[in-house]
Amino acid sequence: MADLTDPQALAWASYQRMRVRLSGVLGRELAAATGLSEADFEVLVAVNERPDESVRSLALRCGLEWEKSRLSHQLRRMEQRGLITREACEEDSRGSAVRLTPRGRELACEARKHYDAAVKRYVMDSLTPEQVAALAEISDTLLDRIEITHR
Amino acid sequence: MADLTDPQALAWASYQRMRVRLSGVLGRELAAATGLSEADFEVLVAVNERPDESVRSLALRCGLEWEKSRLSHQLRRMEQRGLITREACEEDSRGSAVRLTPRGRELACEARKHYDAAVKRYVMDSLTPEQVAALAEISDTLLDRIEITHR
DNA sequence: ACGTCAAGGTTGATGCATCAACTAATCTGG
DNA sequence: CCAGATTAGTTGATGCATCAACCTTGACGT
Repeated sequence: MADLTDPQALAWASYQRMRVRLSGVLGRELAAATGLSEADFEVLVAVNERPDESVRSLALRCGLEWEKSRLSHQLRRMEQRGLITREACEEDSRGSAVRLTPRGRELACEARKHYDAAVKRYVMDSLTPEQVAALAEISDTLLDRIEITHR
Repeated sequence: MADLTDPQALAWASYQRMRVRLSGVLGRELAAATGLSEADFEVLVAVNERPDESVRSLALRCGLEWEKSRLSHQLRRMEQRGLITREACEEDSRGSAVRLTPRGRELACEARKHYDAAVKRYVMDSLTPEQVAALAEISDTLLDRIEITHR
């Protein structure tokens, strides 16, 4: 139960700083290019990537790993701005289904392009393939660790 | 200007998932152990680590790299909860100085212990020293990249 | 059937993050 | 010394994230 070592503390500090700054610039560029928040973006992409034209809230929630109230609030805001519509769900009258408006679908594609380009520009073009692989492995390792202790 | 390659897209997805989950569990454990948010924690630690007993808001802001309105709102909430006090600044009558209450100081130490232990448990104990070094290097590289294109 | 319980979703409240507008004090050039 | 520009900090508005309470509907054991 010792403290963090110096390299560990420095690594953590760098990671934290990077995490905040990176998500800051990505979010800002996305908003500047499309007017979407990252939350908007996640929802639009998740719905758009489905083959069917309408998706159950439940499926969306599982895919995004969001809490139900978070999704509900987010969908309300997106509906007000004309990005999606909501309709009743036939298989389960408790449920609801989400559909993209034309504008929503268009923005989803637009945003995807901008966002991927920004990830490439800020991240992938700066790292070697080995570093990208290392980042993936580190992330998967930590995810496993979290999964294990929270199950 | 090609798209992301498959390994790149997978690495990014893992990173994003890890980032969200990790900050989720860390924040939750901190809140459960101390009742503090991560924002509270950052401020308390930043103030507590200073040799002087009172710190200018300006210095705090620079150290944390926060926007001024963010700090102002946060300090207001923390003052209401009795974690800090604010007083006028003598060198510059526009400024204000922040001081920890006894309770704030105590919580800062308590929280530091819990937080570092959680970082060790979730992150450092799961990674090899090489992975920790790789994470630091990746983070520093990306930070440089962001600095360069945004200055 | 029916009573109970779980699940899908909404709502309201609160804290956090950001933007823009504002106040007041300091700095600076002439 | 003064007018204009900066700077420190506050405030209000809005969107996002989370928690708890709630409502409706479906599932299931008996």
